Amino acid sequence: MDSSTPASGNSAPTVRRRTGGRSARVRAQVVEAVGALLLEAGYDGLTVDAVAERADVHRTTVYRRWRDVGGLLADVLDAAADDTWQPADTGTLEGDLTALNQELYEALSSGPTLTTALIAASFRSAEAAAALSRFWEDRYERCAVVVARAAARGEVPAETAPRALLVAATAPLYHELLLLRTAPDPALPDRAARAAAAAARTGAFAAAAG
Amino acid sequence: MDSSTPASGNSAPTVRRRTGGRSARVRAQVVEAVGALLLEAGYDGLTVDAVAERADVHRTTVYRRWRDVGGLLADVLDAAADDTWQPADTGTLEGDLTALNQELYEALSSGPTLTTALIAASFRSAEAAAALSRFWEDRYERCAVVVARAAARGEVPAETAPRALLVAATAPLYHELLLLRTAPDPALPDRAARAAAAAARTGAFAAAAG
Amino acid sequence: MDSSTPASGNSAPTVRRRTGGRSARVRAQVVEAVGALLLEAGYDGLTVDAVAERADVHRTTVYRRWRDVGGLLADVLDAAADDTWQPADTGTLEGDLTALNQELYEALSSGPTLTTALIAASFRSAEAAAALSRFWEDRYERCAVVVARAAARGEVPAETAPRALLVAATAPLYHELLLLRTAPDPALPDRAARAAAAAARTGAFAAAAG
Amino acid sequence: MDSSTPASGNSAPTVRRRTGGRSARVRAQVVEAVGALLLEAGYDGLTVDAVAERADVHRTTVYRRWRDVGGLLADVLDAAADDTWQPADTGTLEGDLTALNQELYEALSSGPTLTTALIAASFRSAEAAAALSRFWEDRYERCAVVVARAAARGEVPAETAPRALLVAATAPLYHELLLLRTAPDPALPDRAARAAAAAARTGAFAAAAG
DNA sequence: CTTTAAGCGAGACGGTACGTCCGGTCTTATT
DNA sequence: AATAAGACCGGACGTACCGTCTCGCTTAAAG
Repeated sequence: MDSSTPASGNSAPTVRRRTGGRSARVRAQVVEAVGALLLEAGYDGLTVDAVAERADVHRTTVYRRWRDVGGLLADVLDAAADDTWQPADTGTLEGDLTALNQELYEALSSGPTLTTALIAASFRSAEAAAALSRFWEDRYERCAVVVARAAARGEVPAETAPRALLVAATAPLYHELLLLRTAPDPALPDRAARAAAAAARTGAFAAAAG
Repeated sequence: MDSSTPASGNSAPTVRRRTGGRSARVRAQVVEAVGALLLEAGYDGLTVDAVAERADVHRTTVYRRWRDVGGLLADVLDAAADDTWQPADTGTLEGDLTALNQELYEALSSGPTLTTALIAASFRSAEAAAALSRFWEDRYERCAVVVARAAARGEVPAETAPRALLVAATAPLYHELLLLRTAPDPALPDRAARAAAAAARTGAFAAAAG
Repeated sequence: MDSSTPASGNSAPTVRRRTGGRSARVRAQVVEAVGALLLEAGYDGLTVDAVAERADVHRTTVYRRWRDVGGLLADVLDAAADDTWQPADTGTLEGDLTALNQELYEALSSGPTLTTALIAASFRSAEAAAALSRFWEDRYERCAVVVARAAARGEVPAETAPRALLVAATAPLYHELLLLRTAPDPALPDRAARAAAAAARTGAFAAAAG
Repeated sequence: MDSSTPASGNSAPTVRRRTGGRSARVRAQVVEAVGALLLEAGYDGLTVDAVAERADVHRTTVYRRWRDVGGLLADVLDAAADDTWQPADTGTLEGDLTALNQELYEALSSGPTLTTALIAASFRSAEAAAALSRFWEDRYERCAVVVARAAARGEVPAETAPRALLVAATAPLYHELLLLRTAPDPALPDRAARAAAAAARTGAFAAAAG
């Protein structure tokens, strides 16, 4: 559920573009530099100058292709979405949600995360914010299968809204770790998953009800 | 539950400070300017220069007293915490939580919020982040009474952990509106409150359970 | 012998510099502004800000190219050295020295001089001091011909050290007008020239004698 | 002939001043601090703040009593003039002048001098410039006796102008060491003295002649 | 296998904001 | 009532980035 998996990416071509050789190499270097800088110095360290220097590419080249830092982030995020991540299948709703939360917990509580930096960025660049939303929505869609399986097993009502349930399960983690910045609590992933599952079983997320 | 209520403020005095006349006026002007700028231009518009100009105070004065933007925000937040806010008492747990969420929903969904700006700031200034954490913890503590009342009424187990329940109720709102940036959904406050209350009734937040 | 004659300039190019169009215009404007400001406001009025504004060039551009006020002065001085000044040939040593001193007297006694400002600057910027020294040494070298001519005429011993003689002739003017700041005395140039010439005739500046 | 001898001083009193106890101590501390700072950090290091801190006196106290840095320097210089310095008597004009120059040479060529700092200051503060002029004129007057003795001995015409001769002897040192900043040349004091004496013997400084 | 133009390297510039230092003035609190 | 201490205003400094522009030079792709 984290966003640290880079991939190929896709920027809409308008006129005939050059894709081979130098251009491709430049893009790869820049994308790599952005990721590295975000990890090392956070969003504030992600200056165009620093990216250019690290990528061994000229400043103006970055401006030409990505316009600004938001563009860089959007490119990196879209690249990160290009993977084959799938939620685990543990056999129970609570187990699935707990596994999800565990993964998320590790991504968020391990020091200065790429994810943290991206969220920080999303508050300052509309482009980055949109890319991050796209990324998360994609993840939630992939997780819908968890709810479908639970419904199939009869754990929750068939009308249960997957997104609402998933948000209820994961939101407390983001809230505690990113916003409230409380000390990491290893029991948190499980507790949040359990509470969401319990609510789901009572039909609190049944579509008719919300 | 939002942070738009300024008040008198309290920054720990180390040596004997001047409190009368000019100094007090300067501080009031600056605090006011910070709030106004955050609302108008967001965190990125909150430059020391802009604050100084708006407060009709010299740049160096701001640097001398508040050091940087983080210091300004911390001061403003501590001032904002100095109010008498209390959660409403509707007679039921679900009602109380819904009222809470409704208030929060309005604060978060009305365009570029002061709260949004503060959160953005918290990702860039450790000082601001700490102040924001303090502010929220204070709010959660004030809300603990909601859970106590529910326990007294027998709605939830006596061992129910107030903070975990409150976070479960409110976190989805922060998540949807601030991070996922989905379109505001008026049903959201109620749904989140209802789900949290349902989970609480099953004992999902009982201390023994985590 | 004064330093008010600007010219084309020559700063050692390390890498290939841009000489055409904008860059050249910027340099010309800045050099002009420095001269004008020195005359109008003296060294203390020569702030980078003022230069930039007057030259209609941005502050940062000045810092980029000239680093600081010392760099500006060095550039201006090196430019000023790029002229074709030559000492007059009056037919006698005393006449030549007097002509020299007269020129110097006028440069030094006419109100707040560029020269005065440059000397003031030389006490604060090593770079400016070095440039000023270069400028003066260049002038003394050009004046050596005066002594050579006198020696050829048999007025002074052939071994007469040109520099020592020239310094003896001109130093009193600098001393009185710049350091002692006595009221300008029109007889001064002639008197100093005459005394130096007299000493030279006695062989006081013969190299063998030190 | 240098200005490194501090003493009691005298700044023109306007209204009745306090002279006892604290005020006197404050003045002594400040004057001492000014001298020390000039030596250590030159004129540019002579900030009111630094003086105040070093003298262990409050900033505003310095402003009250000395107005600005120029005032401080004037006070220090006037204090320095309050000594009993007298030129040596070697028996010959050339010897006296050489002794004078030797003393001056040492004061000027020993690294960053107090004298150097004072001259630098004189280019930036009218008050300091006036005080420095006063100081030097006082010194030249005390040296007039050297010329008188030479005249009495018949070495030079009786009408020889003392000041012109003395300036001719000393000016080259100031010029070389302060303005041209050439490498110190131990032969310089003697050479300048000898040349001036030679010129004087030819009557070049006789009053009738200029 | 040439063209040819897209893309890159390079240097400079205007501009905003930063955080600091210092000069001077004003005002509060102390004695 | 005087003065010491603190706080303020204002100017300048030097720096870091941002985003733009104008040149040439490379080089990938089209003919």
